Amino acid sequence: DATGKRLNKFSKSVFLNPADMGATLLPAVTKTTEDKQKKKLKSALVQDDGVCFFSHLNGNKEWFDSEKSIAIQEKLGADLIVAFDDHESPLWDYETTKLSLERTCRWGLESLKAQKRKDQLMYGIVHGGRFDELRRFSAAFTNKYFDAVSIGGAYTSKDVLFQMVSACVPYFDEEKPRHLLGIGEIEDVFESISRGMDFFDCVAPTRRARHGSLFISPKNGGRRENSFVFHITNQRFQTDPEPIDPGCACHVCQNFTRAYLHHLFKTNELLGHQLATHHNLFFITKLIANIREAIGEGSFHLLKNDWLSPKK
RNA sequence: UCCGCGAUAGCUCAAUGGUAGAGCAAGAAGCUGUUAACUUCGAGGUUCUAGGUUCGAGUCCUAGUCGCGGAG
Repeated sequence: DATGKRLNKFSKSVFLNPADMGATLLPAVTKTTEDKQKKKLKSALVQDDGVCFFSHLNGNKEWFDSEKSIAIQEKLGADLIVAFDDHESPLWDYETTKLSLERTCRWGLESLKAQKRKDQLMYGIVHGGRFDELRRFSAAFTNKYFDAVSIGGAYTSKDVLFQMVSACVPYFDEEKPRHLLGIGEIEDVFESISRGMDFFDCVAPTRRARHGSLFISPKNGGRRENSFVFHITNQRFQTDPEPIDPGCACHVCQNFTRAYLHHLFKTNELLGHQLATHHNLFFITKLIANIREAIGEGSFHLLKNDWLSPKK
């Protein structure tokens, strides 16, 4: 498919593929971003040409801009890199969001200018908060200047998220990889792919795993309502001899029971986090592989229906 | 046998004589471009027993039971 062809151009991969225990390598994406949402940090000062922030390690004043971001990403050597952008707040009004978007546009062009390596594909980032007009402008702008496009931003709800994706996608050229930054949960992945997105990056599978929520497929009770997870710490799994997701081919499901995972979490054994993380990564990776296959066979809508609207 | 100290939520402990609380455990929920192991919530009690003083006792008095320490 278009995505696969695109990626074959880039050979230096650094991620192990959990689906086959790292036998094949996955392309890597890096990005750098300023984040002023975290309360505990001394707030970062966003200026027109970059961001001034304070190191959480030693309190030192640091300066970050497009040039620095791209230099770091070139040094890391990922296959796909991301332009430097301003991360808006969903609470901002139209005018503030517009100012932020102008900054993102300028920084995007600066990022392209700062790029020296030719073997890394750079994503531009669409912003504009919840404002349809700003999103459409940003989508057209990003598509015009970048060979790969991504949608960023913090979303107040799934409705807003899907609405914004739908608004942006028509502005993207067919052959350009489209990445949805920071999304998602399984439902969001299905809905976003339906609307034309290709790539995702998200902390949910790994963070959920560390917090004890493990992915299960529809045949084992995974539903839109439970985000396709269950809590391994729940008492009812104390003596459950089943694997996490019966039928799952991952190393953890092949070798360990829910009861054992329950025990590891209850006793605070970090091995529990490791096994849970392995399962969740395998699960989401395998799901995406299945989706890709279904798209190739023209049966994506059936697969989506099996997951999001299963027959009772 | 005597002296002292103690007994309050599953555990460890709070509570000038005035509505018995906390931490942990146990139970559940949340987590979307990551400061790894987080955050939130509800539930949980005949205050060892039996009397007494008091308007009112976890708290003061008496006796007992159990535990810890000391003396003999």
